[in-house]
Amino acid sequence: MMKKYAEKEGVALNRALLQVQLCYESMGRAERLAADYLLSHTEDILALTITELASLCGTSEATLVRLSRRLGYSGYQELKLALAQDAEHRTVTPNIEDSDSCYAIFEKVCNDAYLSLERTKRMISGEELERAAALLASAGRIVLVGLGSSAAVAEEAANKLLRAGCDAASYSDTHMQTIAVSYLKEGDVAVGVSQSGASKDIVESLKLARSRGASTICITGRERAPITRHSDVTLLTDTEELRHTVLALNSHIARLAVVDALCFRVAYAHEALIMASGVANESSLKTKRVEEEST
Amino acid sequence: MMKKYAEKEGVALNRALLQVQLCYESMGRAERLAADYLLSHTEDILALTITELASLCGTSEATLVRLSRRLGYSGYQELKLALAQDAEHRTVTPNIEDSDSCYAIFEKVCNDAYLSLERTKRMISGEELERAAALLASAGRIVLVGLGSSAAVAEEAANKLLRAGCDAASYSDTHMQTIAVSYLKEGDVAVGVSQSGASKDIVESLKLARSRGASTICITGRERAPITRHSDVTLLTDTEELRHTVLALNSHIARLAVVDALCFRVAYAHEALIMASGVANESSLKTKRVEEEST
DNA sequence: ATAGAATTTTGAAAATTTTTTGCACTTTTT
DNA sequence: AAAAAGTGCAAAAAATTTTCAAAATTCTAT
Repeated sequence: MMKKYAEKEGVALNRALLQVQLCYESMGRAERLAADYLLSHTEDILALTITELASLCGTSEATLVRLSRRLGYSGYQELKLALAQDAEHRTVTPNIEDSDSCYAIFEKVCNDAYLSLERTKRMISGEELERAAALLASAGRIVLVGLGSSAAVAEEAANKLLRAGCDAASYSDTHMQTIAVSYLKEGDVAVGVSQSGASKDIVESLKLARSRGASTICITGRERAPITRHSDVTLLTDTEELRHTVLALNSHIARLAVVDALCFRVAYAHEALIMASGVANESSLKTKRVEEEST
Repeated sequence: MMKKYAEKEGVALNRALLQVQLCYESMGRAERLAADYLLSHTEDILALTITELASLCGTSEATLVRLSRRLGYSGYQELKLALAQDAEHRTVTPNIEDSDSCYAIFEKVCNDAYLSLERTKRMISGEELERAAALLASAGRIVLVGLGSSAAVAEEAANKLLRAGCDAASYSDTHMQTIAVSYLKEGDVAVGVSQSGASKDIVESLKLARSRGASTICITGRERAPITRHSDVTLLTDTEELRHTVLALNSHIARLAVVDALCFRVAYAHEALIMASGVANESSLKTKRVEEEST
């Protein structure tokens, strides 16, 4: 009896190959051999039996079965089927090179974003998310702090929480941060965003907020980062560690997605308010727009 | 011939299924049984072994193999693979509901992000991207303007362009925007971010920038939006129109990805600078961090 | 029409191929 | 050095294909 093949939900992108990339780190020597072959000869595999493939990539059948399992399929057959189903057989995320066209880079950035989101999907804890949402939904005042690109996340979050009916504000100036959090009190929430989880000012802000009786939430990419010690809730997102050096990019997107999810939840909790004011907000924003035909 | 093969007058967008219909006339009783099943339960077959399918349509394995051959495949395996390849990739975007867990919402947000990115990938123009990158790479000063969540995109872009060695700054305050763009001159670039493409202040800023001789780039979700009339380059991203109303979310992510791609390109153009200063930036940022073990 | 030969189609079971599992061995991690 | 994880061989299981005799169909000659 063949088990049901993995259900594909959502998007048409090659789940299987994506999965290969995601799991690559946790593979051993032989499995990587196979994974490499998979990535570079995706098309060919459909025509190969497990035995043929095994000898082609210099490994054993057993390893291929195990690889298939690791990728989330019940066996080699199912993996093959999954590969066949993904119409586009493009390989995921080759590195960005300076000879790439802007569009090619864009495609790679997108792929990277997928990976980052998938990875975050795995590492983030459902319970922590829920707790964070609960705290935010019942919070009095919410102060969000972050620096650099984390400031952008904090800002975005504040923006959305505001729309969700919260009393939220973000600060990217360290002095303002200190001032803002020092006025927090019990029932309020401070949210610290820091990729490294070790930015002095952000850590200090949460510490201070906590000492005032406020609850604290951190969004970070490092599991046992200093910031977690001052946080009631830790939201762990994808790390950038091994990614393209100078322009740290995609974990940012993952963090935004986390923020989105939280804000949705909070918005639902405040549903009544949204209906009343949120929609009004939208229409009042419209008056800020120029007429289509003018100018 | 009384037996008609297809009740679903629909289509055979599927090579294999088309073949089934073409061959139907020349089949015998048992094969037709199988063919009927194929046509009506196409999706299911992927999960079935030949034995299971045989018993499901009340025929023998041998018949199925013969059917496969008749359709032009080497055997049942190959038929299944062919069916998988042609299978329709239904892309379901489940709506977010207020009963969803936070994690479930997160998953949906991710799926939505994928869709948004894929859509953007299709609508954005490679040439425009390239031109935008060229303008930015050779720009003197770069001013980015946006409001609301578009401000976040502008900010993020400024952030990255800075790291890529550009003289870039973003403004989210409309007065500051006016001031900033009015000092631009030939060789400078103004970037306007506006989802609707119709925010008065943003449109005005680009218009002003242009009148000073600067080049203008817009990032927007509407093809013939007012803002495009004042832009030398238009970067079109996914629209939010038909998405979850109040919390506008994912086109934001698409725009960030576009920005990422641009910045990469610019960074490569400035490669020498990055090597010298960019990496130094990273290490100088590290001094802002707390020691791992402390506090 | 109709018996019966010829042909085609069919399915049970055997043969084969492919996939999976069990287990001893090797490598890596702690 | 012990524990854990990964690997490949070979046996077992499963799935597919082939074989072949029986059943159904078609054809032909009464």
